[in-house]
Amino acid sequence: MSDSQPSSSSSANSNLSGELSKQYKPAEHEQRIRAKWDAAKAFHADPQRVLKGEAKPYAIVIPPPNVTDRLHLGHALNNTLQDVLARSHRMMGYETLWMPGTDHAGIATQAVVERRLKKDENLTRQQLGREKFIAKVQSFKDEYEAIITEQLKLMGCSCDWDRQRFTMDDVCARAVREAFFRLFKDGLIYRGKRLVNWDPVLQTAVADDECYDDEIDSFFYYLRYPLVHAAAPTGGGAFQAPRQTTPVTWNELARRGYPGAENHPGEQQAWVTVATTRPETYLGDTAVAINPKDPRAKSLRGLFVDLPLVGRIIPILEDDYVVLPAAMQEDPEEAKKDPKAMFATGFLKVTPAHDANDYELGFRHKAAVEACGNPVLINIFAPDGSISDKHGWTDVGDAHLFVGLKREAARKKVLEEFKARTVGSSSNSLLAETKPYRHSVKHSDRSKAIIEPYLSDQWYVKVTDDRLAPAANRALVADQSSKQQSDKQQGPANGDGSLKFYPSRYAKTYEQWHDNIRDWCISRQLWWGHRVPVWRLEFAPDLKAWRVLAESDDRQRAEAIADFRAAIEDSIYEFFGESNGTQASDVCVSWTHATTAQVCVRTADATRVMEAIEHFWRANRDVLSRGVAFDSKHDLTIPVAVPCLVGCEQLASAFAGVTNSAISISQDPDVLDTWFSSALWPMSTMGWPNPALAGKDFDGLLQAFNPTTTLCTAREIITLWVSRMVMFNRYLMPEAWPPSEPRASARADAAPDLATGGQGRGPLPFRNVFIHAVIQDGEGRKMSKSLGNGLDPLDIIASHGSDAMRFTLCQMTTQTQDVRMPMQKDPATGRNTSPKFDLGRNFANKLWNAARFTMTMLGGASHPTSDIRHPTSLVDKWMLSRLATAVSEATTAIEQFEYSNYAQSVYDLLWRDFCDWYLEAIKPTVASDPRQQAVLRASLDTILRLLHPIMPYVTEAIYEQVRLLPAATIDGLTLAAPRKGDLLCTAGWPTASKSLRDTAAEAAFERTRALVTALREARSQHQVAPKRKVTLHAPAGLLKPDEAALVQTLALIETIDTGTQPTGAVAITFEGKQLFLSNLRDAAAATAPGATGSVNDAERERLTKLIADSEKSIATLEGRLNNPGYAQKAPPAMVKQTQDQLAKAKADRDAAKAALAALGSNA
RNA sequence: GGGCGGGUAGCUCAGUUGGCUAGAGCAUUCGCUUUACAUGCGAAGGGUCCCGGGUUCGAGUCCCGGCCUGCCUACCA
Repeated sequence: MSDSQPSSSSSANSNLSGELSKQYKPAEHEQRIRAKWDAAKAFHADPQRVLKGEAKPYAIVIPPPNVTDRLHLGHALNNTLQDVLARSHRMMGYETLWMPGTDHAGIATQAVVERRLKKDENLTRQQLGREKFIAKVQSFKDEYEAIITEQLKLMGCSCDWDRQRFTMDDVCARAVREAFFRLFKDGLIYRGKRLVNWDPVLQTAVADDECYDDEIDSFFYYLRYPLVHAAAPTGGGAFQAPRQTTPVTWNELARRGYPGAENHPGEQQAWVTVATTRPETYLGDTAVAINPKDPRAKSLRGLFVDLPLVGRIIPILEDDYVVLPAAMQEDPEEAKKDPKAMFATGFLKVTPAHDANDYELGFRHKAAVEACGNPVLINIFAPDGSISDKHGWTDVGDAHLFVGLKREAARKKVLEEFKARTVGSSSNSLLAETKPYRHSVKHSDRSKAIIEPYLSDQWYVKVTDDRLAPAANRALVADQSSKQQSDKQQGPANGDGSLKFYPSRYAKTYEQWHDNIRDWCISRQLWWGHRVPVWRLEFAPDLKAWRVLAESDDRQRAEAIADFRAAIEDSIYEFFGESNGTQASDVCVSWTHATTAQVCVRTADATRVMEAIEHFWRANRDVLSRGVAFDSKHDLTIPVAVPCLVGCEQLASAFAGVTNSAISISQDPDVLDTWFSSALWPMSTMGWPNPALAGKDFDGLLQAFNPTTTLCTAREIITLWVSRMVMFNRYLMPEAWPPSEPRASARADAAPDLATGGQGRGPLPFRNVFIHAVIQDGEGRKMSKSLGNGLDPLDIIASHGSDAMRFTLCQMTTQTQDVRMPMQKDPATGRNTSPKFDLGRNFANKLWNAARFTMTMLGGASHPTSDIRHPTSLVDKWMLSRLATAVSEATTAIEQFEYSNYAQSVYDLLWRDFCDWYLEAIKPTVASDPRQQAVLRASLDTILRLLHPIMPYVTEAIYEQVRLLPAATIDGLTLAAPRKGDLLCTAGWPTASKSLRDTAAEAAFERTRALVTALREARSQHQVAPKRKVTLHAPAGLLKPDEAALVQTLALIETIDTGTQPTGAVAITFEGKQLFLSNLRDAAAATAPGATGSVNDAERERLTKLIADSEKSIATLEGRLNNPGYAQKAPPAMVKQTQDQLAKAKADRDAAKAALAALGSNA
């Protein structure tokens, strides 16, 4: 024990054997115990022990809690389960690392701090500025990181606290930059313009999980689009916008075979009707689509639509994405179930810039759309959601009256205008019809605004690449994978087929996610997070010179561009080659346009990049001033003359005077999705990519502990986090991992080893994934702040103790997917609690008192020292046998992540076996039996060890005293001494050999227990005074001496009489025999008037019921035995068992009948 | 729409390859301040295992269909 610690006996307020505290009071022990663990560094993992081969590794990384808020009960569950694994494996002798830390939680934290800022200082983050705002978030993070850490410690989590990390600390940031660089260099990160969920109020992109669906009452609007002929494309190859149009008439459609055309006035202009819920987006339509199976499709080929007011000519596309109207479908009745088919007209307006499906559809028919002279994408909205002609919409035409209107106003105006206009005759309004329609619409969590699908530039990871998502699928163990483990060209890779989910059904979730995965958008328009480590260079040379070159021929242009790029790249690489410690290979340049380069630098900070750019500019001054050629098709989209210096004021001044006309440089303003850094967690926390730079505590960590053993998390995290960790670990870690020669080579080669990889063939971040339940309230609702039904772990700890909370949580962790936790307000404190935790509190108290009793038995003068080879008494043999079984059950349950079975097994061992039977049985004998004392001590010691991972505090507190008791060796039971500071948490997990299993003793004890139960029942039935000792009349030889002794003790039997049956005794049935109890009450009471009458009535009733039950059993069992198939097909043992059961049932019935008869004669 | 759970005592839940005469905790009833523990001890009552078919000597358990309920994930002109 550490010198700084007071001795246990003097420090405990209520020691076990003393007169104090009949109840376990957690608050008197938890803090003291925790201090001892800390002082002994009991949870500090030593990677060298693993690398030297002294111990096997066991590692868990914590799912880093968000610094947004304090931990809730779900966290308590998650971390308790991890702690059970960590503590049990530490006791089993594994060198155990549980890596703690927290997550910066980008948008969530930023939103919380923004709200706080608004409330406290009435400022927006823009008013405060990026630097100052980030400082605010940083201090908020510090506050909550401290709270969370404290909460985890109070829960008893045995994390390696010296190694705590944060996803944005320097070590983790280095990992993020390295990972981004590698993926960027390998072409797996790209920037692209895509539709994102746009929040027009906050004006940022938001992720799917930051949105919610809500049903709204809306309408389907039916819009008529006039049909026209357009001039055929002219020239060879290059398409031209059709300028001249003529109306298409119904007559013509009828000639073309359009069904129903004859029902319209033949000479009038024809139309098609589209159905939409968002009429205002028609301004961005670039096509109308029809299903090729639609009977009208053929007759419309080659015709166009003239978009009202805008005057845009757009094609009619054929695509089977379009839903046929119900009436046209093969099975109209079936189709009626599909609301889309019910509302559809068969014509779909295609607005690729404002609808994800239209986006896909539009690009499938890119050529046809562009043939009309329109781009596929026409964006009609400004970022604030108003109609705008400044963000990609040019052919406004007569539609200028909509410009400037917000979405809702624009919709109203569009409908008014369509209603007022007609096609063909004056009776055909462009707004054909309006039908009410209720549907769900995506809303932003943060602003509650309706999400606008909006085009914007974002960064993506190409996770569909074989080295990422498919590699993640290959990680699944064969029996959880639906795919053939086909031979890869290079053979199976490290990590293939070793990822296992518990429960196994979640492997399916995992696999299907990867099968349907889409590229991962990793950029967020936020300030709190890892900033995208890419600097954008935009060149704006003298436009006159460029124009001249633009007119030169293709080959010259290509050469000029290549020369220009080469000059710039050489210059950049040269600079980094010269700079200390950085190589040319640490820089990656990619070009998005002829005039725009993206520079990603592996390790450098912003200052270093700026130096590089300056260097580059000087070296290329002449090239830039001369100008370069560029592709005339693309230059229109480049904002060439607008230098962008966001966030780079330092650089702006450095380039003052030249940048305006020549070059702009800026770091990308976006930050990375939080999951990007979380995905690196099992690597970054251990010092990847460069443990040496991270610090000396990181020496050997990665080699020893990555791959980790187990990840514990909730199911919604499978896609968000588990998948991404697997992809990144496999992609970024070397395939040959861990290095084969542990010690010597590991150190020297660490850096080069870690720089390899990139094939998706690397090791897994963990081998097992345990998915636990989600905790709901008593009504099955999610716990949430707004409902006020949440439970704070610290409130539970205050009311019930940490151990009680942990036990209850483990006990309810079965394979189910959610668990209910009825919540109550504690009237005393006003805090939320749950009666469920009484179970754990009572159990901790039971253990405390069992230990107290044991101490009074063993703490006295008597000191058993002799070793026990073979215990002799029945009850001791039974107890050891039960211990052996329980050790085996508990160990297996832990290995299989069966927490409930584990908890239940130890619960039954302590309460049902040890307390109810063993302690009661040994009370008369233990004081004088040193061997029994040894068994008692060993039993308690074993129970403490088995229970420690679930209830660390109370077991450690008891162990402080138990360990001081002299112990004797018991053959077959191994209880290894603690490794650190005499602490139970470092003591050995109990092992019990099979030799301790004693089926004969168990059977004898069971038989005895059955008799005791029967006797107690009879006593209760006959209202025998609880403390009264009575006489049992039983045949000689029914019970062996030690069995008889147990019965006497446990059923309060004065003597066992083997003589004649007494008159007036009470009969009981045991194994089909009649036994009798007499001397049930004092003679005076027995003869008192009415003393036995009611008792006899009750007994009669009981016996009658017993007979009825027996008859029922007999009928069932005889029915079974009389079934001809049964005897033939059932296993013989089963038949024998049934026969025995039948015999017993008959004996019971007969005995009960006899007893009833005897009672009758006495009455 | 697709996927995955759950439905067993008043409540919360176990029930692992079919062998069950279905269990636990809480709650209820009765009796106990028994000298480790009233956060306790002893005893008792309480079930159409959602419904309907099927396989089997035998189904809470396996198969098919249905009902109710929850979660995830798409989609929503």
